[in-house]
Amino acid sequence: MNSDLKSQLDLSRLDRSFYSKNAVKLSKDLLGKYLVHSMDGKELIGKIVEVEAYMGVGDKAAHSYNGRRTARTEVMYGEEGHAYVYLIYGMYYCLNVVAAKEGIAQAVLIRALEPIKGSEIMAVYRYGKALGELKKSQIINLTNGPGKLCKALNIEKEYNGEDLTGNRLFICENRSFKEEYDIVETKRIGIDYAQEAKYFPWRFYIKDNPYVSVK
DNA sequence: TGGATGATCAACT
DNA sequence: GTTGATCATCCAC
Repeated sequence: MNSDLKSQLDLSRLDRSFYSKNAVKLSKDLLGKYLVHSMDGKELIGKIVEVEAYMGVGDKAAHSYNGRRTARTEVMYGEEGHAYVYLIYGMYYCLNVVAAKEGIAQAVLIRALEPIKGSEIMAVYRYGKALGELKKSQIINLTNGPGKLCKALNIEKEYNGEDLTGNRLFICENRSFKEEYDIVETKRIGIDYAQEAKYFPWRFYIKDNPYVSVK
């Protein structure tokens, strides 16, 4: 983050219609947008730099593959533009954005953020230390992975189902300038069990951004 | 710089 | 009882 960027922030919340598309399209559209967690008047903001699409019934990597519908996956079947937050490996939370119309269980996993505002607070949630106490490697590691960014932004189970067009956790675009970047399309991460689906090019990231989790 | 491993729990078999 | 949309740590090279 630098002060020039901060002074240029002019955030405009995305409305429901933005999310009414399939997860691959939504993935690409989410790159470069700003995820905001507003808590106690303080804002934690990260730019979305890496995402993955999970395409539902036909996608062997998706929790909703073959129409699987459980308490955990239920929000993916609901209204688009809500958060799907789940516990992974008993240790970390992952944040997804529910895509497509109600009844179609697709989602976009947010895999990495570039910290834009509130890094001092993120450092405390993530490492229990002040930002100035962190090593250089720890600063890059604040938000460069799906579990890491949830810890840094204090996103936990209570945010499952949260309406991302609301006031607590939401996604914005920056109206002040149009950013230029290339999008890299490649394989998703951590889905070796998913047979042919493991090769689908449904991970997208902003080329050359240092906060991308895996190049 | 990269491979192996353990943490820890909900979903599923 | 096994596995997983992860991560930090340890150890070899």
